[in-house]
Amino acid sequence: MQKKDDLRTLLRKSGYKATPSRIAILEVFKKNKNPISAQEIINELPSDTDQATVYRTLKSLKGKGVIKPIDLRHNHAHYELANIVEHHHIICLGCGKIEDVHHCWVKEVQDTVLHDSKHFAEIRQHTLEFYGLCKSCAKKHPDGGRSCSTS
Amino acid sequence: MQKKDDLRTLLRKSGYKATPSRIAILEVFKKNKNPISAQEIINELPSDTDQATVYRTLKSLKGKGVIKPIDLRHNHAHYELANIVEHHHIICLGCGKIEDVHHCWVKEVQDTVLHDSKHFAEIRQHTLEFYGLCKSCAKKHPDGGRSCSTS
DNA sequence: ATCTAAATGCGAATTACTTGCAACTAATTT
DNA sequence: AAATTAGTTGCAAGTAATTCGCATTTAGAT
Repeated sequence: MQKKDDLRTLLRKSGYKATPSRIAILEVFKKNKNPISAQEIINELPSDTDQATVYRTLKSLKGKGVIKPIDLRHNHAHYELANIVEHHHIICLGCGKIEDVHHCWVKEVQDTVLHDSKHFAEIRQHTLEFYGLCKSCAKKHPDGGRSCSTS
Repeated sequence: MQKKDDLRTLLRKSGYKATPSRIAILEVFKKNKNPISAQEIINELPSDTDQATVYRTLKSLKGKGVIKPIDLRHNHAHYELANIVEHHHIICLGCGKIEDVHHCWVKEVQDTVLHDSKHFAEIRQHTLEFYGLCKSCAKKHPDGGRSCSTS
């Protein structure tokens, strides 16, 4: 129950009502360490939650910065919780495998970027992702087209 | 004609036939300095090119690394030429304004990232984008929801 | 000039996501 | 604790972006 109450608090602090669907969606995020898609969330939910609710919830959580989109180079959006330790990913262009990159260098350059900018007042977010081939795909198809399965 | 021949060469070197549609698509990329969407390309083309051709061409140019996707946080894909000077972007969460970030720090850390990785053999690409508020949007809506127009 | 794999155009299909609206419910007010 | 109300949901239909199947065409090799 402790956890559920934390989520309730997180939701209220972000200006939302703490409804069962939203708590369930956040629980799915807590459970999955990799970025997940709307469909993956829908599949893991107790099946009485409508997809429109999931999409609406994702959109508004994104708007408030509770979750952030991660571009896995698939054809649909993936998200992960924003309030976890700043990190990035390496994503395999062959099979979609994801590995975390634990260090974040971006903070160190963000101020420079902002000051060098002519038109910007503020930087709120950033993405840094690496794309390559995992060891197993590097053997299979050394030229790296995407041919393994991806979700 | 020089330019067109360069594009022909680029296409053939990448393993494609140099068809008029593909040359036209690459010319649109050369003309636009910001990342562009499939629809923007379709609008700028002489109107006899089918959208399926544009989408297919984008997909295969992306596969070969001739163009790369840039996530502008809109609801559809944007691309830019990959073989230009390495750079990144700051994107306004309010109005979608894009400014180039001319220095790239990523090369300096890429080797470290690869060596720290357990499962990866190779890094081929990366994305680094900053999201924030431009000076004009920072005045209009200091809490930064997206409400200006975006394309 | 001929040949063939690759590319195109067309329409239909699919995927990912959104919207309108009536019913419902969390949290505030009394 | 009941009443209130603004935010939220489910459903079904809708839209935007992208893809597919297939007959036809074309670039570039022979």
